[in-house]
Amino acid sequence: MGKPQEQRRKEIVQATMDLTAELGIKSVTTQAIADKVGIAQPTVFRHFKTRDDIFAAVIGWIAENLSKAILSGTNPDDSPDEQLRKLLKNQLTFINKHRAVPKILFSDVLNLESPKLKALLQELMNGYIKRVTQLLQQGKENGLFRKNLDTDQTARYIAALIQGLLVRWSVYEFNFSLEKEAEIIWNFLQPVLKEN
Amino acid sequence: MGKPQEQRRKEIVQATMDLTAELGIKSVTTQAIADKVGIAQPTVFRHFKTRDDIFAAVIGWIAENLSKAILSGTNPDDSPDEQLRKLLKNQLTFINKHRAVPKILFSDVLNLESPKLKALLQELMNGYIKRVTQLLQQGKENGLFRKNLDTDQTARYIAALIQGLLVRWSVYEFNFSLEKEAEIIWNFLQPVLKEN
DNA sequence: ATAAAAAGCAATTAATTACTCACCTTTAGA
DNA sequence: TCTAAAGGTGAGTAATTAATTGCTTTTTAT
Repeated sequence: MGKPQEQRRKEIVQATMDLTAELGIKSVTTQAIADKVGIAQPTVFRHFKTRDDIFAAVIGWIAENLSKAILSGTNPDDSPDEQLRKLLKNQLTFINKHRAVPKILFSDVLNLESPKLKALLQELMNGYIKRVTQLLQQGKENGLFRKNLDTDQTARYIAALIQGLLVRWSVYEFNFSLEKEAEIIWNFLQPVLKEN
Repeated sequence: MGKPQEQRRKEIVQATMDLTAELGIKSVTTQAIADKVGIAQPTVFRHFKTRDDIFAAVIGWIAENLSKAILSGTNPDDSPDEQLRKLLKNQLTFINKHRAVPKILFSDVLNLESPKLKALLQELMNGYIKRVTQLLQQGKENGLFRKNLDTDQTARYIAALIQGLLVRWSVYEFNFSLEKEAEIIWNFLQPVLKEN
């Protein structure tokens, strides 16, 4: 029943994400992945050299699709604060559909076990913070945000806030809607961003 | 060289925390703990029935000492916002000295592996949020904070913010000072809390 | 059509690791 | 002082699991 390489790789990546959301990274064994895909355990290693490589592919998938999602429906002509609002909204909507994301992104297991994966994760995180900083900077220049806003600092805190939110969401087994939370966070941030 | 029960238990808990800070939970094997304490691996099981029990004791230690630290030097006569400022400061100062804390508190490994440990962690977290909510409520009643402040929501976001900060601190290998950060976070929160 | 490459598998391996067992040594209390 | 419990150990065990091996089947390109 040999399927072509690309197809199987995608299936394995998807199965890994599903299992991670359900069980947490630690329980995602190569056997469990194989079972989910419907192949034998050694077959997994025909498509990925090591287990780490599977997770690297998962992180790659997340990086690609998360940035697509964040950009979708945004318009460079929108005001920076509208763009930032949409970024948060899109980000949380995407993650709401992919419960594995927080478990992968904020896993100390992956972070500590493999320098390669750690680097991938930090790159993704840095890109995110850079984009938020950019929007804050633009908003500042447009006079939308307060003149004395520390854009770097604020971007890091926004990232931290969302990260904390996601960890809670994942620890409490996804029992609240992330999409609703986007609006609430946005309101929470208003007094930080805007002069009055 | 038999030492009395209580002494050894403390040594084991301490060794576990040290190793967790250095290597992450996953690498803290009973063998590693034994080596650090200077005893044989089976001896660990004379003092704790299972590995999970060791981590339960660690969480107990953290819960006890973290709440002590948070309360230390606070005065019920201080204004609620001064008390809240000190709470954040004390909390971050304590954690700055105990690098294992974020790794333990926000570990999905512990959270998912053992319902018992998960319950302990959530209890600790709920107590923290409750205390912050209380202070926000008092500040609101005193007219220090804005009348329309959602104390529950804000307390959860403060917790999330700090959690995100701690995860970053731990992922970036403790390369910035948490104590300084307390002041910065406090300033960041001002516009959220206060009317103007 | 056919040979080579890719995909598949059953069986096994090698490493790790929490935990047990049988026995010895130290400590504390009657 | 003597004994029983507590603390300690070396040598296992059993379970888990990533990765390998040797072989078969399927797919693909010529």
